[in-house]
Amino acid sequence: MKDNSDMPGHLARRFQQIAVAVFLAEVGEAGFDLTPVQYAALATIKANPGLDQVTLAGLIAYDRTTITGVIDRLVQKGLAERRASSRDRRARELEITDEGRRTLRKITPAVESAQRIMLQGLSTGEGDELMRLLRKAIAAGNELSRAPLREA
Amino acid sequence: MKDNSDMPGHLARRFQQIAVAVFLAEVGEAGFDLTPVQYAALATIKANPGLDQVTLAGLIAYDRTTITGVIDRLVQKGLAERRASSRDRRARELEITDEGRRTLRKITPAVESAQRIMLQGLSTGEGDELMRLLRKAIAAGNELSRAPLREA
DNA sequence: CGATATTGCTCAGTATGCTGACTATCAGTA
DNA sequence: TACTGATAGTCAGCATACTGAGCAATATCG
Repeated sequence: MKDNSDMPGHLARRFQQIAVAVFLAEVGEAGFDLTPVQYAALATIKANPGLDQVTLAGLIAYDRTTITGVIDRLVQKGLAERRASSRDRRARELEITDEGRRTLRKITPAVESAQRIMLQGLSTGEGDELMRLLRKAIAAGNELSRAPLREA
Repeated sequence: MKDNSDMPGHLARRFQQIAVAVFLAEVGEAGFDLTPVQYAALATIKANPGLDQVTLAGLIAYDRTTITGVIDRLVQKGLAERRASSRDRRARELEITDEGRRTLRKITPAVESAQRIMLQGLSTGEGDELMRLLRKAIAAGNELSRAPLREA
C-alpha cells in the first residue's frame, strides 16, 4: 500500500492544517481573533466595496452556504456591515466598517509573517516554485469543487 | 495589497478543497460513502492492527478529539471495531473488520484515480516536485499544529 | 404579459478540526 | 504506599465546508 506521504490529498490536508495553525498563532499573538477565512473575506470586502455575497464567495472560492456564517461573525464583531441592495432585493451589499479597516491594517504584519512561517522549511526559490505548482494544479481543478473561483 | 494567489495559506486551502471534492466524487462514483479522513484512518488501522487511538492519531496527524468521531463513524458503518485494551484500561484497541478490508480493497482504484485527478494540470515531473516541496514544508512545520505527525 | 427558469440567500443536517475541560487510569517517586 | 504528574479518551462549544432543500425576487422567453 502507498504511504500517506505519497498521496497529494494527504499532503494537501496536512499543509492546510499547518497553515491554519500558523495563521491563528501569529494573528492571536498580535492580539486579534480572526480566522484565515474571516481575514480573506474582510480583505476582499474592503477591496470591492458594496459587493454581494455570491460575488464575494466567487472571489475567494467559498461555498455560498459557508459565507453566510462567516459574514454573520464579521458583522457580529463590528468589522463589516450587511445591507439590503437597492437594485436587487434578493442581494445583500457588504461594506467594511472603520473598525474593520483598522483591524485589517494592524493585522497585516502578522498575516505576512504567517505566510513566511508556513514556508520556513523551503528556500525562497522553492517557496516560489511551490506556489507556482499549487496555482497551476488549482487552476486545472477549479471547476471540480462546489465553490470554484470566479472573476469579478 | 497582496493578491490571494500570493498567499501560500490561501493556496493551501484551495488545493485541499479541490482534493476533498475530487476524492468524494471518485469514491462516490465507485459506490462508496467514505471521506478522505475515514479512508486514511481505516487504511492505517489495517496496517497497524490493535493500535490505540492516540497512536492512530499520531500516524495520520489528526487531533485526538477528532479521531473519536471518525472512529465512531467507522464502527457505525461496520468497517472497524473498538475494543478495550487488556494492558491499559484507558486505551481502546482498534481492528479492521472483514467488511472494512473488503471496502478498502474495492475502493483503492477510486482513491488512486482521485490522486491523479488532483494533479491533472501538472506534468509527472511537476507533480513529483509539488509533492516533494509539500513534504519538505510540512516536515518543517510539523510541530506547529496541535496534531503533529508521530512515528509509530 | 405570464409561465418558467434562474439567481441570491438562508437553513437543517453532517463531517472535519480545533480549544479547553474533565474522568479514569497509569507511572514514577518520595 | 501515598502523592504527583502524565496519559487515553471523551465531551461541550465553536468555526469551517459541504449536500440538499426551500423562499423570495429577478430574468427570460414564448
